[in-house]
Formats: sequence, structure tokens, C-alpha cells
Amino acid sequence: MPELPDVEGFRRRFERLAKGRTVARVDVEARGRMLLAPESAVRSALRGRRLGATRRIGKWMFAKAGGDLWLALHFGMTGDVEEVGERDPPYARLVLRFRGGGGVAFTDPRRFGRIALAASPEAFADEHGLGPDAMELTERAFLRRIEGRRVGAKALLLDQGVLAGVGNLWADEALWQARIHPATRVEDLEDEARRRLFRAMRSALRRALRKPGDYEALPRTWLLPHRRVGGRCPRCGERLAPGAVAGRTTFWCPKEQRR
DNA sequence: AGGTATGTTAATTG
DNA sequence: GCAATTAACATACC
Repeated sequence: MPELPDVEGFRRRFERLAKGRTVARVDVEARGRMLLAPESAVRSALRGRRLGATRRIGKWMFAKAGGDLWLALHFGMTGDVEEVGERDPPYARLVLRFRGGGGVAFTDPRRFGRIALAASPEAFADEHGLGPDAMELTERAFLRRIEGRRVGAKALLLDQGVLAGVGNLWADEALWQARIHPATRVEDLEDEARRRLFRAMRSALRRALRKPGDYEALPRTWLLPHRRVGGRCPRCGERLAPGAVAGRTTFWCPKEQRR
């Protein structure tokens, strides 16, 4: 489930469990693609360090590990942050145990997640071509960044280099709230529609951040609670159209979101 | 058993 | 160079 609000929830949990704690033991249960830094580097960046501030840019979470190094985590499709008790949680890929007891784990059954090290969150975002976080970006900056693009509106929202944090579900929600067909090309959107899209995205994410990751808590008047085959548009009752846009499963209201 | 999945990236094609 | 599409990654779940 990890999109911006979910990752923000992971960050808060990580911070609650780990901030101010000193790492006594590091277990790395990840190899290959999951590790963007050598295992030995991850180990030495964390072992013996007191964990500090946490940050989030888009779908990446960062935790300062002292020694001017930050741990960076991406949660792929199935990543999570879990508290560690006696034994490692299932699918643990990185386990940190603290001096004095307790610990925190990065779990990820499907192994699409990533474990990395960074000099700073900003430097990491630069190196990896991450655009500004969707909750930090201003409307003006959004308009400037999408100017001249010809991609479809959904592909635009999913492009982490344009803005970081929006994934498949929240892209659908934002487009539905803004009444924009997901395949509409940006160049065909009036300035007013572009602003509408930005505001819909921002307000939807802001509301989601009240209870990160809790999709049950979303208003029933929104798209996401109805986003399934056979679901109906909560505004007009029309059956939602399922399809593939930008290579991803997409739902929209065929009556209200026209090209 | 087969289809699907909230993410990213490389390869391919237009 | 840009944009769209598809496959691949690795695994769980229905």
C-alpha cells in the first residue's frame, strides 16, 4: 500500500520506535536489488549509532544515523515498519535492535523495497531524480514543472521526477476529484483544470495524512472506497470504468471524467 | 491453477 | 528527446 500517506505513517512509527535509541545489533536480510549500498556499509552506518531525526520525501523515508549518514528506505509494494519483540517479524529485511531492548524492522514480503544510505535526504533526492514532495510543492511550482509536458494527466502524477509521493491509488482519487480523465494530456488541460488537479491532489493527501494508511477512514463520498470492478461513482451513481492508463489499473467515472 | 497487486526501471516502439 | 507500452522483478492472496 505504500504511497505518500502510507510512507508518512511508516515514518511516524519508525520515529516513535527508534528516535533517540542506540543501535546494538543490525541484521540485514536483504541482498541484490534490495540493497543500494553494500551490506557492510549499511551495517557500519547503523551499528553503535544513536538514531535521530526522520524525514520523508515522496515514497522514501530517511532516518539519521549519526556520522552524517542517513538510512533510506523505499517500501515498494509490500514494505512496512514493524516493532521488534523477542523474534524478528515475518519477512524482516532489516532489523535494528536497541541497547536496552526493543527494536524496529523493515519488512517486505515481495522484496520490491530498497535499502540505501544517503549523505542527506536532499542529496539522495537529487541523485535519484526525485522531484519535490507532493505536500511541499507549491501550486506555482507545480504549474511550472508541468508546463510543456504532453504526457497524460495520470502518467504525470505518477512521475516521481515531477512530484514525489503520488501512486496509483491517489492519482485516481485526485483525478476523480478534479473531474479529469486520466488519459487527458497535460497540454490539453486549461490552466484552470491544472490548478484544480493540484488542489484536488493536495487536499486529498492532506486528509489522508490525518490517518495514514487507514483506507477505511476515508469519506465514503470519495472514489477510493468504491474503486473496484462494479463500483459506482459516489457523486453520480454511474458505474466506474476500469481500464489501464499509463500502464496501471485505473478507475474513473466515464460520465464526469471525459477527455 | 491462474489472475491480480498500492512501485520502479529497462527495453521497445512510435 | 519525448511518450506509450510491455516485461521484469518476487511473492502473497483470492
